[in-house]
Amino acid sequence: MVELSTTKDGIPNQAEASDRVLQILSEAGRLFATKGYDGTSMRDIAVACGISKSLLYHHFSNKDEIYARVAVGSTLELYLFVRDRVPDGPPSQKIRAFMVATAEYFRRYRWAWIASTTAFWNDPDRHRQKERLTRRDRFENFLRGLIQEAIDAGEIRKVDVPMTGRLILSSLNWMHRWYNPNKSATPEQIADIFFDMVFNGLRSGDAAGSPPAETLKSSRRKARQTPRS
Amino acid sequence: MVELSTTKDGIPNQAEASDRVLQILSEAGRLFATKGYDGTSMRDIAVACGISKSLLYHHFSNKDEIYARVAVGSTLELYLFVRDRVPDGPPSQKIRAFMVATAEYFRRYRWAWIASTTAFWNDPDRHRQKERLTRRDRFENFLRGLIQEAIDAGEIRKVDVPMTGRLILSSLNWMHRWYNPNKSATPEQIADIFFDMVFNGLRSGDAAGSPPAETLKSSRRKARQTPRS
DNA sequence: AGCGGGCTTGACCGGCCGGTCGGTGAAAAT
DNA sequence: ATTTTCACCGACCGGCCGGTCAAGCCCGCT
Repeated sequence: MVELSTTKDGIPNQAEASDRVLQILSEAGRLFATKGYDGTSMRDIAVACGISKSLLYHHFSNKDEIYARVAVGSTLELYLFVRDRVPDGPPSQKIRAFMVATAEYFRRYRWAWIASTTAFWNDPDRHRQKERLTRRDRFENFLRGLIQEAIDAGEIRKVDVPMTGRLILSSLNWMHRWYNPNKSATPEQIADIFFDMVFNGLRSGDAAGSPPAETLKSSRRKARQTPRS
Repeated sequence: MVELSTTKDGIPNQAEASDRVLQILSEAGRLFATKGYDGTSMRDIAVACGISKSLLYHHFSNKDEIYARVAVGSTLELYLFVRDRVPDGPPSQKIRAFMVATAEYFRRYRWAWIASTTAFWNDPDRHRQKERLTRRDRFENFLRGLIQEAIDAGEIRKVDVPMTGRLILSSLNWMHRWYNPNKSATPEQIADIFFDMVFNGLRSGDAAGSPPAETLKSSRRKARQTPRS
């Protein structure tokens, strides 16, 4: 038996992989996410796993394949993951569920998520880049559909749909830069707060909509100590 | 006279630098922004400038110094740039001015902005990382102060101030990933739209606040064709 | 006991990396 | 007229990069 890594952060959709492969993907994901693709050498990955560099090439054909398994494997089913968590109901609540589900995906597959969204946002591999954009489009179109639904239902005003989608995705996509898993709210709670702010607006005056389903407990703390954006 | 680069994208705060140095900084910024720090070699920069690699070392002591001039030089005065463009008036309008000014900075110093916010978000140089965090804190604290002002003035409801700041900065910080300078709205217009959405909210029902000062002209286009987030 | 085969290794490769060095030619200073 | 200065270059360096390879180790099977 091999002694495995301490950080078994999830890499999605790797059902039939061996422990060793899962360990490599996990460590590689963490390294890609923190140091970038070019900043992570095969030696780095090998050392992090406590194995020889050659063994990496026994399980994977090259560095790119490791990255592909981490990144593509992670974004592969984001759309399905989120879609399955958006229940029937008022369109606005579907948007909220969309945001919370995306946040849950971020929490569960954090390193893979960061690795896939930061390294290679200009991917030199044309085919892979095209494939990623296709998936991203499908994901974003799904959100735009929900927004359009909410407009048609009269729940939200006639805003610019693509721009609204970008605002919502911005709030989720930027989260990895300031989120600290050891502090305060979970990603799902944060997504819920963001939905409340965007849906109901910051402006005071009218009774400002329903409060978030679950509000975070410790929102009172010194501004100095909270993580930055 | 030397034949200079075609893309003279701004690198701020380089007043007394020679043409050649400005050219190097400009090309390096563009490369760092598109291919990352590790993905950009000194040879790449030299070739992009049409000069020899040695000449880079004549003008700069090493690769890190080039990056520092690009990144630190750009974030150096973001706070001052924005502060000077936030006029007296209702706090909510100061927040809007904050967002529009940040967007203007992004438009003017696009590559430098991207290079400084993407490459090295985990900077191995501890001192420089600390300095950047300090500047980032000052910038973010300024925004939090404006939000608190707006709450105290009763213009916006009692939201979580740090979280609200993160939402606003997310919308601005993520913009470089989908903004296309050849299409539709300027960054300033986008910031204005985002402010409207966040301030007034998406929810319909009440007459939804004042429209943005300048609304973009061509918001009607096929969803397929608009850039993604 | 013998054996096949997957897991694992260390030594090694060509190439690109950031960085150095001695030198050149032309303008500026003396 | 000579020296100094300075932008600029080609050749080169040690080291790390991604990747290869032949060989050992260890296991269950016969």
